[in-house]
Amino acid sequence: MVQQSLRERNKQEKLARIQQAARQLFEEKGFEATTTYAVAELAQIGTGTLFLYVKDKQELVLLVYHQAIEETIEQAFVTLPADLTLLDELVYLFEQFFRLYNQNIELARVYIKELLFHEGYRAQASRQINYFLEQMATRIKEAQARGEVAQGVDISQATRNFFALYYAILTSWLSGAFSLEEAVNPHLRRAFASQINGLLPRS
Amino acid sequence: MVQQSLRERNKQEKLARIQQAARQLFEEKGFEATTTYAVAELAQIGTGTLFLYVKDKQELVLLVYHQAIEETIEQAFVTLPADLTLLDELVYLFEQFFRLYNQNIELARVYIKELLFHEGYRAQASRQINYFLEQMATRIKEAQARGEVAQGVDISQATRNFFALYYAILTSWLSGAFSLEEAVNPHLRRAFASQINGLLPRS
DNA sequence: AGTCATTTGTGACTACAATCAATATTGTAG
DNA sequence: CTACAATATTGATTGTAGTCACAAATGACT
Repeated sequence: MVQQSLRERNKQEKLARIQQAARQLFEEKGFEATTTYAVAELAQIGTGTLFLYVKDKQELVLLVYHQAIEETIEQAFVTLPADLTLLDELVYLFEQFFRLYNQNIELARVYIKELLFHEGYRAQASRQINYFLEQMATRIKEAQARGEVAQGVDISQATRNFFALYYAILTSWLSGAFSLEEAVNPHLRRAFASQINGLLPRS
Repeated sequence: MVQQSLRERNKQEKLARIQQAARQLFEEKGFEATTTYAVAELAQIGTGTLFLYVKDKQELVLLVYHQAIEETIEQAFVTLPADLTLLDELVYLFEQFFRLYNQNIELARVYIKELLFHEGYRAQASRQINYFLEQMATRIKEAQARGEVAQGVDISQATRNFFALYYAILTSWLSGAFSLEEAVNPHLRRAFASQINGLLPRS
């Protein structure tokens, strides 16, 4: 049992209430229409207190998604079907994020946008992303072991490339360029296939 | 000579004054510290009038960069050295954008962030991006003609992949992950090389 | 030129994110 | 238990982006 001071416990409870209040209001009324005053009220804290816990209104969205992203990453690997090709594995893994963001596209836009250059949260977010990348790298190494991938390949570079391709398609999709199904199926799959195949002639 | 009404001329002059005023103030004081009131004053218009020309303060940044991006794209292809390998050509082309954004990194961050999901400006911006992608595709086809690239390859898919890789490295760089030189040289080059080489074993 | 309709411009006003000086709560040492 | 320091909380206040009811400018038509 971890010894925890009253202060520590109060702080954690407040943060939890803030996260819960923000989630609820964003769901009900959307990000724009939710005021920080309303979040503070629902979380039963003063308007000023809110900003001791988050740097700005946008950070509330990061707070809301943090948990969901954690769960999505975990579930993605747990439910990953066996015996897929590398391409199918990668498509499956990233598809889970599309499904998460599909639950509330307006909010997902705010999240992706704020995540880009947000100071305070970048550390936490990149911890999650790095964990995901490492897990992916493991899968690619397995594909290498069974001969799907060449020996000399820089795995961590390839991993980052796959993530970059996913990210570009995610943002196009969130901009309304195409449907969820299209995003995953022709677009993500083709982009990954192109990365896997490369451009060189088969000498 | 295009016949132009007085209305049309007034509007264009005002827009030009707004663009100029915004650029000057963003340079001098940065984005945050510049008020829309100050922009309106310098452009010699009412505070309300500003918002007939741009939807919000962020759109001023898009306005400021629009011209610069146009010129950067044009210059990139004009100054592209002859007889480079495909990889060197691509690195050269994208490097020009890094140099543009390097002139004012804070402002570049705002630009890249706002561009993501901005309604009104997406059309204009994607016109520019599509033009750039087409020019790139032409270069890749030339590489294909000289045997650097395999015949069956989906060129427009590959083109979009290169852009996605550039974009990911651009945003990492703007987040302060590494220096300008590092961004272009190890990072962009390696990412592009990985896309060109692919992952498959050379049978 | 004079009348009217349509487009463009204006700045006082509103709403709200974020701040900060004042207050309350919790921890600690005697 | 008391006194005091350290930390956390508060809501009135502020600065500013963006709105809107009204005013001015422009163009079209007779």
